[in-house]
Amino acid sequence: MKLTDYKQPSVTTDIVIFTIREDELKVLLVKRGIEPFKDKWAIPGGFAKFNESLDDAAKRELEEETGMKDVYLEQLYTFGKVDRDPRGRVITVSYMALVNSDKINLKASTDVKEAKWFNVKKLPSLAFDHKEILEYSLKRLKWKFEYTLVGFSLLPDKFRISELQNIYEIVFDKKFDKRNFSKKVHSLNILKEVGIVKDVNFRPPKLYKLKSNVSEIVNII
Amino acid sequence: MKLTDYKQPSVTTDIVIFTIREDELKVLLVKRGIEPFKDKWAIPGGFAKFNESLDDAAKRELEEETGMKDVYLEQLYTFGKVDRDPRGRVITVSYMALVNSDKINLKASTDVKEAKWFNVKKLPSLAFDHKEILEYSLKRLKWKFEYTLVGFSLLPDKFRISELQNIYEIVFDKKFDKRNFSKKVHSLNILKEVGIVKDVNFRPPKLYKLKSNVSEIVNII
DNA sequence: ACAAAAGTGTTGAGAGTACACCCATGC
DNA sequence: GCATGGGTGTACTCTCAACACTTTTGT
Repeated sequence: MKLTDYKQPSVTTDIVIFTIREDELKVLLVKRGIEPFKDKWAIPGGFAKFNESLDDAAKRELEEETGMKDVYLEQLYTFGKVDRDPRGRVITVSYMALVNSDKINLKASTDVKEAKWFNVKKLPSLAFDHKEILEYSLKRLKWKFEYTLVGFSLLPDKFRISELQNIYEIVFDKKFDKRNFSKKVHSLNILKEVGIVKDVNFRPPKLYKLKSNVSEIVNII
Repeated sequence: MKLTDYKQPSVTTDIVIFTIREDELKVLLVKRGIEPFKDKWAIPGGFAKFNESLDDAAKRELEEETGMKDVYLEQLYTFGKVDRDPRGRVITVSYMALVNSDKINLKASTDVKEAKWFNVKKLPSLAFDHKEILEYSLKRLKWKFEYTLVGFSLLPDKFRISELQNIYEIVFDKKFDKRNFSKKVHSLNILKEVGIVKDVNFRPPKLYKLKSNVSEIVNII
């Protein structure tokens, strides 16, 4: 029996790309330029090439959409219902990326008319089962924020405590007490002071970097 | 462009089946009857059929190996390196199952010479990238035990507290204080008393059932 | 002096951990 | 009465949550 004796499903990777802009948690969606679901919004993604790993396929898609490399990227879940794509049997391996949106250059491609950031609380109707994928991603995102240090990947290299707190407040959609937040972060012993902000018309805040040798799993909130 | 214009990877599901026997955490492995890796131990699995969902494929594999249905089954991670299978491009969607091993009837099949339970601390050399898959599964298993109630799926319907504690001690490979363990479990308010054990030559222990309306995420240890 | 955000300490409640003795049964 | 596992309470520590005022800078 050879591999080609089996009629095989097609495999795509879909990348849920999160960022924070305008003090909101946003996700990148693309408007489809082709059928099926032409003109519907969808999570960016595409077919995995035969000779590239799934991780590489996800990285490639991410770079095609945003021009960014070397960002936080994590596999989430593989969606494999038989009828999830009207073109035929397609399974999709979903990934989540966290990007610092300042540097991003959105691109269009042949299959895509338009790409746009959407507030995760104000999503349009989505193609395929992408609503389900997005809901799953949001849960995982919050989990990751609570138990690991991924939050730092949304910040520039040097940041102030208030910027860090702001990101947590946006993702969890609630306010934290700044004394408790600061105390907790400092007690983790993961930050290094690297200067202060200048030219602000208030007390100059300290700037921090994440220490380089920090282990991944830390309960931050 | 049609789906069939893409040369597609093949898709398998592999099921890491855990149980507790002889006071040890064990995993079910099969000895391969065919090439590649003939006579090597491997995680049970197989090709997903074209018209069955990934979850259904995993359930089918599980039933083929163990004869069991309706057990705890969860998708873990999808392994997609280009060279992970010498036969060609194969990606595998891994699943984890937790079974109560009393009822199990191991079966052999055409592709499999032999199936056997292995202590997770004494594993043989494994085919493909199955070592990596198993290590990942073990991490996830421990995580799930810590933060959810999956542990109960390794127990019979009615159980005593000491049996529950025993399972946690085996999975985490450490002892817990029985006063604290009992206090914690009772404080969660997830158990219902359903009788006592008879015919034991010591103080008869109470039997419990998991309450039916219990929500999933509970930090148990 | 005023506006703006930065920075910082104390207290109380609840959860987790350490620890040892008596109880109910069968033989 | 003895062997076996079952069942239970207290004290300490640590973490989390609530809460408000002073500091530093630019204008």
